[in-house]
Amino acid sequence: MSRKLRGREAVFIDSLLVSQRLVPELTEKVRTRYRVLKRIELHQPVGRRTLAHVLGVSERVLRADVEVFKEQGLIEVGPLGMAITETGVDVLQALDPIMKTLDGRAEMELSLAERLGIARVVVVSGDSEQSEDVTRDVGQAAAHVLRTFLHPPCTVAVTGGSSLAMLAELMPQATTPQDVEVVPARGGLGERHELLANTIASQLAARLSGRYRMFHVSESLSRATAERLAQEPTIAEMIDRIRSANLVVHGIGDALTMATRRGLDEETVAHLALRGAVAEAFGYFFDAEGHIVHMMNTVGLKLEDLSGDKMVIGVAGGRAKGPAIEAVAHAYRMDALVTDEGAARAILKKGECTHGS
Amino acid sequence: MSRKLRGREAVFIDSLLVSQRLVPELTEKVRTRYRVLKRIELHQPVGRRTLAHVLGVSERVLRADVEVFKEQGLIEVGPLGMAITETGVDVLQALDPIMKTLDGRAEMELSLAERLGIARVVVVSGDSEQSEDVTRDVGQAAAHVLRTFLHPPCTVAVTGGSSLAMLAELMPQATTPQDVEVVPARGGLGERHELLANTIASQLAARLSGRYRMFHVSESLSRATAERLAQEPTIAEMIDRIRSANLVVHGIGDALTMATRRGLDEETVAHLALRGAVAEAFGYFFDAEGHIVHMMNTVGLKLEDLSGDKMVIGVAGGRAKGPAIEAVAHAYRMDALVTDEGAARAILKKGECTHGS
DNA sequence: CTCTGTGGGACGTGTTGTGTCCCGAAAGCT
DNA sequence: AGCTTTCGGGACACAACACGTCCCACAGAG
Repeated sequence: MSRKLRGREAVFIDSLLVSQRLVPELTEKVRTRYRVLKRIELHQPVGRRTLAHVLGVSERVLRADVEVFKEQGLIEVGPLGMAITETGVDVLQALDPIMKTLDGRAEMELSLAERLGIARVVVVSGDSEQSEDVTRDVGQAAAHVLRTFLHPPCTVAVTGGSSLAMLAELMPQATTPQDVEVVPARGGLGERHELLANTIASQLAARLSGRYRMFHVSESLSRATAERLAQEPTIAEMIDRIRSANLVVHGIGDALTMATRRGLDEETVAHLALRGAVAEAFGYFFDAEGHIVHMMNTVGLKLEDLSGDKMVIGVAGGRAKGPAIEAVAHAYRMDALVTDEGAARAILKKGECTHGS
Repeated sequence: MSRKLRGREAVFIDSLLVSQRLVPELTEKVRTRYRVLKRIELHQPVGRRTLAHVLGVSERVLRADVEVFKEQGLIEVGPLGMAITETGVDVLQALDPIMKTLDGRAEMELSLAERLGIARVVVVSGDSEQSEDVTRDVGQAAAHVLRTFLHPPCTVAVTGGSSLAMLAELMPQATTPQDVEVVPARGGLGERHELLANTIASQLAARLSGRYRMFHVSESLSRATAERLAQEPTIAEMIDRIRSANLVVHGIGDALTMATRRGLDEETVAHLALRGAVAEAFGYFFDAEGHIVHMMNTVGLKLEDLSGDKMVIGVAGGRAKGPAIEAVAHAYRMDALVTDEGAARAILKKGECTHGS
């Protein structure tokens, strides 16, 4: 926690950290401007007034910032609002690691990576519970991570959920067609339409200029019917495709929340509570140690498929998701985790006593 | 000259250059603050009023800056003025390369290094002709360069001149004794006392916690007398010591200026002018191509000694020194050159037509 | 068509920055 | 010792800038 000088090298690299000593009021200004520009990127095109309201600042002060951005060519203003330019995106990306260092998220990422045994951890600022925007931010960050892992030709399996929906929405539009196939990880996990895995798969495929495959299997089928359905050649091929996907991007949910959202009966919910379920991911329910407590009666990706050279990316934001994230981290190997400050703090705070370093 | 984006890497490193896009008004603030802190370092201990007058800013605005510095622990205030702290020095050093990049001096250093065939070129901000402070700055930079080349045990030969005087004055005080011997490069080149090589050698030796050797030989001796003097055992040993010095730090002078300062007779001055002398260094006069035009009748370091593994550092500031620097760069190999923006621009501007890159 | 969003302009107000004094104290000089 | 010169810090009035709050013309959406 101590912000000691970490040798000449580090100070040298982060000139902002040094200039912070010379012009302390600078840091805050950079941070607010960064926040504003980031919001413009996430909401573009967006008007000045709505943006001011969202950010909780006066319209006038935001205007001052916006005028600078316009002058610097970071945004473009049109009749339907402000939009970020390419150089604006560059600036934002270049400043990202610095902002992470400034508010200690870089440190949190390292701690989480070590604690959870995940190679790449991305922590975005804020708490998804506090603001809808943070969810967007998590989604965008996840989109960025996914892009770095994406090496066509390949198959991407995605689940549903708000985080994944944001991912698809904020994935930059690919200009050239790519040999990428997007599939839903599991069929028919009940959600609102825009949060369905199928919907997300189609939107993500469109953004990546790739193909997608629908997969309609209701979870209300009996086990026998489901098994017979799986024998069907087209279905079987689809399942095979899913299970051999190169990348898996999935949301992580709180057990109880997901149980009710999935419409589980009272008996099962009681069973979950009894066995201490805290997390849900692609139809599986886990307890705090990562043991399987229950699984949905659907076909598609199975837990044992998450091995070998498959890249697994977990996405979840919000303070309440902390325990769930920790649980699934015990259950199986993840290559990357994208989360937010709220969840990250929840995990790290809990482990403070046992992890005291 | 085009300030193109030099790939992601460079942008990433210099976060200040990126934040410049986000908060442009900030850059200037950083620059002024840097200037102020630098002046405090160079003049410490110094009062607020005198400093304000030197910097040409109002007393009140400087006070605002100073209060921030005090808060940040970059300076300490005492009854005799303000002094920079260790962290202040660190901040200044860390920011140095960034300031160089910001006002294009980094680029100038590279161009000069290539043009003059000198491995290490340091260009400080400003023009020694405009302000006495720049001379101090050049001296300090030279002191810094000298320290990086200094590997005891070794012998350092120094000349006279204002630049070298500043070097000695601004060399940080060594705490532990070092096995360093400082000697004057040549005996008896007429100057004011505080600019004499002997004086400088003694002060530099004190700063380095090393030894020094005086060397009194008037330049007004006849050649025969001088040669007989050189036979004297103690003198001979001294000369030998000088000629085998590991490091040579010397000023570079304008030929005419130095000719009059050294009190050459009119005949010789006319001779110099006729043969196109533009530069002087340790008693030698050179024309623009680096040919020897004249040499002072003194004993000590000879031009042919500047070879082998001897490290040669040239120091000169001021726009008028441009041609002189270029001339000596042709005359012999220098390992490092410390100069200022005025001289650097003079050299680069002259070479623009022939060097058009 | 209305209606709600957009950006841009205008203006009074309040806070902040700034120039200019003054004061007590401490170091250096005579 | 007494004097002078500098130091840092405090005070205050004035100006400048930033800010909150309106307004307007206009362009898509329903």
